Amino acid sequence: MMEFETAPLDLATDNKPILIAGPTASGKSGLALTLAKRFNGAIVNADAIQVYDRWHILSARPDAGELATAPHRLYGHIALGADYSVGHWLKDIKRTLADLSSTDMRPIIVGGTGLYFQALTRGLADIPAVPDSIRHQGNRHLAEYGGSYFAKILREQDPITYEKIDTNNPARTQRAWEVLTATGRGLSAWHAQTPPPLLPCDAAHCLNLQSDTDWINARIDLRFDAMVEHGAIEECRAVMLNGWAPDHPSCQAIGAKELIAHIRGDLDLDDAIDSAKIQTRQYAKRQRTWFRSKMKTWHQLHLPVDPTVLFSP
RNA sequence: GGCGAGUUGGCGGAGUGGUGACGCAGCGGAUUGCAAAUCCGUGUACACGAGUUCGAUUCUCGUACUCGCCU
Repeated sequence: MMEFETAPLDLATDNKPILIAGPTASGKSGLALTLAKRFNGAIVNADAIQVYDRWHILSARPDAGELATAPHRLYGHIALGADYSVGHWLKDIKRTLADLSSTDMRPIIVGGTGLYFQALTRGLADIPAVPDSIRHQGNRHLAEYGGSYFAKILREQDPITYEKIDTNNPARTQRAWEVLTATGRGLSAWHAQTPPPLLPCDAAHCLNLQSDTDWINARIDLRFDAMVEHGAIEECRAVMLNGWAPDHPSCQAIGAKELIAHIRGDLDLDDAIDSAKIQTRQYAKRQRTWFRSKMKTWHQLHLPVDPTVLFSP
């Protein structure tokens, strides 16, 4: 585990929004709830999968009891299959923060999607949405020629972006190609004009929860077992019968593919569960990498966190 | 007890007398718009002992273990 320093922190000294980033299964929702009760907080979601309405159990969304304890925003407000990405989330949270500012509720933004926090605290380029027609065209090119198709075009038509991005990564080259094609401007030109962030870190309390790998892995295993026990398979069956779109981002909730394969009789339950646990651990590892490198200036808290050290009584 | 086949890294699985196929897991990293996504990097493996050879994981002999058939 990396070295970290916990600066003295008392969340009670002001009323700034609180941001909590932490790996999956770290118990950050529980911490958010404790803080919400103490500070009259409204909990705002910063997780890319918990926004979808149909995933209650599998995305580990707060349950009815938790929802009743404090106001929650941006959970399950998007229909499965709808277009959604950081840009949408940033608009949603902008409106949410504006709403809350007219109340006495303190925003507590909690989640595990690093990109969302980055957009919030460091800004996101104001690039127009790429039309569906171009997205579909891009998908076709990718399927037919692979990511090198985009790389070749970028090298000629947008060399600045080409130099900056990972040209092995089709997700990157396709996006750069889409932006160039849709707007006539290069991605890096847009990035250079990124507007100031909606909520820079110095206007908030930014908490980064760090965990030991073994500690979080054990929790991941227990939590997935609990999900299955609490009806994850039924939840997947319902989606499978209506709305399942394996390629859509909303259907990439970890475990969905495996549990549906099991429901169809293609995969033993034990194998499905093992696979989902492994993928969750790998996801947690990616989160650790992101948080380590991009949240160096945040307050580092080592898990498990004793919430009472965060505020004066 | 006899005959045959086999023994490759944490797991699966190719192959060669002289640069460790590959997949999975693990570990490290990147990541400004599908991000619970996507991508990159990363391994003194060849059961043990002896022999042949300039050189053996690869050839020969023996030992151990595994599987199959037979008495």
